[in-house]
Amino acid sequence: MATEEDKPRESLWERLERPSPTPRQTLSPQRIAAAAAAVADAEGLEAITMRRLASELGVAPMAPYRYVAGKDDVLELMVDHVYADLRLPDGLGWRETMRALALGTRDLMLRHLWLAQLSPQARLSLTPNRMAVAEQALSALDGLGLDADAMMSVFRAVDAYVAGALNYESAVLNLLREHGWSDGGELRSELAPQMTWHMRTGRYPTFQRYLRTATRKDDTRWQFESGLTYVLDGIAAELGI
Amino acid sequence: MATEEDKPRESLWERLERPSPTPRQTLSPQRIAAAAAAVADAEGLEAITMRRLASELGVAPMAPYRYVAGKDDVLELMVDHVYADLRLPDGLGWRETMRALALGTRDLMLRHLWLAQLSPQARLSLTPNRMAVAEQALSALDGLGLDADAMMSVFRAVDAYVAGALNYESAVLNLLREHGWSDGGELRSELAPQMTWHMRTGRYPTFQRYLRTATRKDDTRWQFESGLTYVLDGIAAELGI
DNA sequence: CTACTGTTGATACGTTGTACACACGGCAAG
DNA sequence: CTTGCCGTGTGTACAACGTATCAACAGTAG
Repeated sequence: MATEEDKPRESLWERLERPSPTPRQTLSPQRIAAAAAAVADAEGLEAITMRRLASELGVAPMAPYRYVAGKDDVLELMVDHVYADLRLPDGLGWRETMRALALGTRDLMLRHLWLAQLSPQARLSLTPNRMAVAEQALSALDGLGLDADAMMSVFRAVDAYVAGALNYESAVLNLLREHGWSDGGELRSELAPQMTWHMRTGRYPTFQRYLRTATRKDDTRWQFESGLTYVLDGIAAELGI
Repeated sequence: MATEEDKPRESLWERLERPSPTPRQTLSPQRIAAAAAAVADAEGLEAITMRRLASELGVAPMAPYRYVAGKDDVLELMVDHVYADLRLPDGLGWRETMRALALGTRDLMLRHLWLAQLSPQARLSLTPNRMAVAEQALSALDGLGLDADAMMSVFRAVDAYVAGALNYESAVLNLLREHGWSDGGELRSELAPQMTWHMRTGRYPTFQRYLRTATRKDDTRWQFESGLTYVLDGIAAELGI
């Protein structure tokens, strides 16, 4: 009698690919993902509620539950949905491919700022489109004489740097968006009182000097690229590739 | 009449440092932070609710609101609280200091897995103890002939790599904890059906080869260090320091 | 003792995720 | 054509959450 009680329920991705037996339906995982991503793009992740999503799709609040096990599934679907736009060019060398991975991921996250607001478990879930990107990246590292562990360490190092850098960059942009500010200058002037208080404690002289003398505080693209250069240079140096 | 309406309310950190006028109180930001961090350490971030926190402190649900503006403030206090444990040794060279920053941050995040579950805006908030770490790291980069932008780019590159790598590592550990699994082997055996399905599609040959031939899949410390070496090598090479 | 000010308690409201039972509608078997 | 079934969407409901509001209290100054 207990033969089916812990059947782990068909995987989300398995269901995603099999066309539904009766093609005559208003809802589908794809439609749910697209609607959710559109709402999050326009209004941020906090606008994603199951009720809002349902109303966006023109159905009752509980209707999407026929296709997802819960809100977490919706978030995974959203991640997979937008990662469909990220494809790496073939035939490039490892360094160009890693660079394309980094810049492509940055583009993606800047287009969908809510990606950075997701819990790491949602963002890092192994969705088909994310797997495809990983496969492309790994295959560009193939044939260089690296063993499997070294190949993965290269991919992971680049991916970790990108994720961390964009975590920061997106957090700043989300802060701007939530307060309706327009750019880094406005951010700093709004945060000036707090910052001034911090600085007046006199505990952060080096940091203060940075604030006074730096000239590329708002050049986020340069910041991203310079860090990326460090990572790629280090890989080349360490592995001799 | 409107002279006070948008006074931005004394900063959280300003209040934190001034001892309360009447020292005779059961609550304080410090006590709130400590209690919240203890709960999150033991039961994960999802156990942190304002009601739970209040009951932990032996007060009514709304009592903590005298000291924090809302739950977000609690999360910031928690971050600052645990970062008090992270201090970098003085007098080391830039590379040793950056290494200490990376390994110290890793220790901290592995001791407090909930740090990785926070929204980036809470985790990256400029709390006093985080500022102190940044100041120490930047001052170790001083006097090497780098301009302010280059110094910050080094700090940020290391910090971004660390954040990204630990995002991943913590996500895995949180997954283990939530399901009561014990190690990477159990993780893989539990996820085997999904993974097998992915692999059976035949779309990920390189990834599959990694799974078959890699020998350090569970050596997370080695993975972290090898990526860190790339970053530090790249910095040394690019900036000639 | 009294009045005041800053701290804690009690109650309540709106929103969220989601469990559960029902209603509909197209297709297969008769 | 009728009948039964199963996959799909609906309606209602509940517990938990963050937090607004105001009443009750205590400790100090006068």
